[in-house]
Amino acid sequence: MARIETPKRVRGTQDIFGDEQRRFAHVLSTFERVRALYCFQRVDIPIFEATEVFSRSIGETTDVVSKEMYTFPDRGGDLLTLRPEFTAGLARAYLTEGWQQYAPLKLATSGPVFRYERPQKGRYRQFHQIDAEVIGAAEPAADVELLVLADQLLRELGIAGENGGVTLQLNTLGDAETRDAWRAALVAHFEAHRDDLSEDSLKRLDKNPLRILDSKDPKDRPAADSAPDIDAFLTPDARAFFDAVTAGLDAAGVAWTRNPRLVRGLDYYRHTAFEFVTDRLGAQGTVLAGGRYDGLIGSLGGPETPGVGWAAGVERLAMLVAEPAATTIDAVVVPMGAAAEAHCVGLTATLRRAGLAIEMSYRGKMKQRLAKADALGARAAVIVGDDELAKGAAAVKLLGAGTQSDVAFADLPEALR
RNA sequence: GCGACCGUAGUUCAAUUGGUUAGAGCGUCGGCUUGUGAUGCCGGAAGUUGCGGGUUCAAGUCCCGUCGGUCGCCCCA
Repeated sequence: MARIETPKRVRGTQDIFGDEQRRFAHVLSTFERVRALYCFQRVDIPIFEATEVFSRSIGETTDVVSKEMYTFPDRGGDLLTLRPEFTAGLARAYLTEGWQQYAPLKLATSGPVFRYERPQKGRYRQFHQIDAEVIGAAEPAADVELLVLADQLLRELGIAGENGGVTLQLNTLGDAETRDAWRAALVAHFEAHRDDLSEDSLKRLDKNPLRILDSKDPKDRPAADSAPDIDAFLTPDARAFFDAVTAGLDAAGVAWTRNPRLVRGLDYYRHTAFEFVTDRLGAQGTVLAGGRYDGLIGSLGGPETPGVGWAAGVERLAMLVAEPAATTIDAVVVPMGAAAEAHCVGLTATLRRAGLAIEMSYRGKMKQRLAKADALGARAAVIVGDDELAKGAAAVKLLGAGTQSDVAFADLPEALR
């Protein structure tokens, strides 16, 4: 006999269920609540874009663009890419939808993003991010507002603050002039120490020399640690900008640590760069990260427009939050007999319309139905059989206490509240 | 893309140095005669041991390949 093979779940994707789903939803609802407190406007943008939206903004040489994007021609022959992040798509929308008229524009979004990577803990091919951006604001106040928002979000999730284990690491990459000068100095430094670098870092020297600074390879540490700090190259403007950001954080009571070795992977970052990091997730310790991207909108062909933002991995946050309590069921309606079942369809609808969470059982003997009600964690069972139909009152059993009493059908919405 | 470890009922795990018919908890289904759960008792179903080769009298166990998972590296949220 021919066997039909069950299709497999695609590698790196997830079916989010049960406890995991509750954590996930908790992260999203907390984000939704906190972003509203900061008056960030919720937006939703497409899951796919023209490939150039990402390749031109993120940087052709980055790993994300050069080997991790899901890119495909559609039936019309256009080259499309599943979004590997949010910032580029939001910048595109800012330009194509005329959102410039609202600048400075504070935006929040969330949803799935896609990267073709080797899956491991906290890393998936389809994963989820929450994202906050301020587009069209050159002021350090925008950086500060985003960081305070991130800090409050992580605190309300119970993973930042005194015993949360997440810390904010902060650095500046300077303005374009600063970054170019620093980069040149770094290249000179590492060229002089070529023999002391790991194989990976020799490649980075060509592609992204800043990345050598945060290399985990012990062989790289002496050369990386002795490399020049950005501070000596900061222009007065860049220095003043960074000072304003740190002063703002201090004023808002947000704890931060300067990490002069912190850099960002994507090409568009300028000035402020930051990561909220935990030691509880192994290698995927970065839980929320971002920075300023003043060059990005220009690289998409728009007018030079400053911007700053961050993204956080929902899966990584969900792994850190305490398990939220399961949603409670107010009552399970247990009809016994055909007549009761017919009546209970209406009764259940009435109770649900009154705002109660109700399950109705329709299988098994009474014993099994009550056992099921108990397993669901319902507060009460509403038993309706021929006797109750005759009386016009249901037998309501409180499953915690075990007590039972008759309640007239009309009084049930109030009694179960 | 590179390296290491791991794949046994729905699920969590067992299975002596390779040796009868691969077991258990939980879940599931049924029963313990009338309409009462959380705590009882009895019973059933459910596995081509991820898949494909190989070694051997004999493979869940050893070897190779492949797919998947985990943990590093890389990259990144």
